[in-house]
Amino acid sequence: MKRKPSAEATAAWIRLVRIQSRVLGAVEQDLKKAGFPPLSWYDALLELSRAEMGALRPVELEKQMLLPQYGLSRLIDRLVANGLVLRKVCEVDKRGLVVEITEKGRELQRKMWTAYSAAIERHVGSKICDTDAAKLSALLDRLGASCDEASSGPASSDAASSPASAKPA
Amino acid sequence: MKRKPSAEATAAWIRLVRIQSRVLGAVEQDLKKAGFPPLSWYDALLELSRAEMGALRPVELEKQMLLPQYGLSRLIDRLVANGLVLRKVCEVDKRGLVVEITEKGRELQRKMWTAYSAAIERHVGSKICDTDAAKLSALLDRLGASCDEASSGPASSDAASSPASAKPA
DNA sequence: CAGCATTATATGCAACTGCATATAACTGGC
DNA sequence: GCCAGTTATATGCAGTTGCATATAATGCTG
Repeated sequence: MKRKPSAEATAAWIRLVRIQSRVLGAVEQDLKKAGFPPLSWYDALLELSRAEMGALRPVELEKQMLLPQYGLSRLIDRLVANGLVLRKVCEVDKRGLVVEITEKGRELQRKMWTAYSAAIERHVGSKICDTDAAKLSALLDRLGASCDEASSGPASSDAASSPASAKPA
Repeated sequence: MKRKPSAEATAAWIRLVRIQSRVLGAVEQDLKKAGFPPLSWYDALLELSRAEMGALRPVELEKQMLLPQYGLSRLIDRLVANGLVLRKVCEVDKRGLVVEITEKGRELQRKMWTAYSAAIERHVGSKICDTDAAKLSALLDRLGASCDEASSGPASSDAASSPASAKPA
């Protein structure tokens, strides 16, 4: 049950890791140079801004993000500290809470999208035509299917739904 | 000069980030569960084991890896602490040094490859046929070309050479 | 409705990261 | 040969992560 991967699979794996690292690094750099916080902040703010009432339980939010539970907990700490979201008590489940985006949070999300979308265009859009981008997406999605054993990690087993990040207001 | 990315480019970007995160997480988990250190250790050991005399200057090694300079410096600390490599003085350039892999280091690299290759097969190979894997590689390589401005990041501007990680002894 | 497993969230601690900067050696110009 | 600038490597510090575990409320189950 431990067969070796083909040369093609191995090559694809290497590209996946290296190219993603390079492109993600470049995009994050662009964001930072423009004076913005990391992408994870954007992701959280975007999900919240799209949610009904601009509020979500951390549990819900976690499903959309690629952070582990404790990572999200601390991300929320920082967002709260910056006045971007509010921690409110959850009436229906007293052990939980509700995170609500503030107007300031919505503003930051919008402003970040300007820089973020430009970075995506610069580091992805400009390098590949739409047809190929679509092919790339399809191929990547193939790798998303969960495999036999329960091999977890930050984001583990969930249906291939929800686009999660990107896309403006 | 700040055009918005197409829906296709954006979708590809999202997949790239999310799928890579998931697959990389899964592979690292497999390695860890098997009692092995992180992939960066493997990468360094592999490069060294392939190098002439099993030794490289950190500067050379850095080019093959996706760590920044100080990251590599500290990775070497850990490898040394575990007896996997040796720091030797560099005769030809006294400010530098030469990192040499030990027999123990070579052994670990070989053992890790067993688990690593199995993980690649499990999380990549088994999900996609060789033809598609090759297509995926080609599409990803497209994104590797450097763009106009000097937007750095861990690994920035170098030709699309050297496979870097993976592949056994 | 008591007890026990489960879910939601937070946190102490050690390891790791990024950033800026230190140290030291090399290189070229004059 | 000396100074200015560059290259190679290391490191102090603050911020972030992962891991394990804490706290607390829920939900079964009998």
